[in-house]
Amino acid sequence: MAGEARVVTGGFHQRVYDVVRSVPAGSVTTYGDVAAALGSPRVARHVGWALAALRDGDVPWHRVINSKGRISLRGATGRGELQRARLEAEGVEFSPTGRVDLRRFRWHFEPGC
DNA sequence: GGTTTGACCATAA
DNA sequence: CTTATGGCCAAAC
Repeated sequence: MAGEARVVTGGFHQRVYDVVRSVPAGSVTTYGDVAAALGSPRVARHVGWALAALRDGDVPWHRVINSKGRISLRGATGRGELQRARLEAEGVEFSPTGRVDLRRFRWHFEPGC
């Protein structure tokens, strides 16, 4: 193959970053979606964990929220406010309850790419 | 190599 | 709306 085969076990986090990086500004996604994009919809917890290990980089972790369109961020509400500020700066609208309209801003990963 | 944990998800009350 | 519980699986200890 022409070097596109990335079946790397143990580099689970690395794949998470790659998927999140493919999310354009103005769109959001959920942990479950990212996990499903990786091939396992049950690893949603690890997606959050991978993002938790992030600090500063090219990974737009703020575009990843939970299924209810809400920001969870256990124990780190400070980043939650940062996340919302960044999303609003990118054009994502929040509901009066502080939730994002996933019906419009949810990003769809492209299959076979 | 077993135990603990965790930025989740779904369901129930 | 919130709180609690089970499940699921990889990384960290």
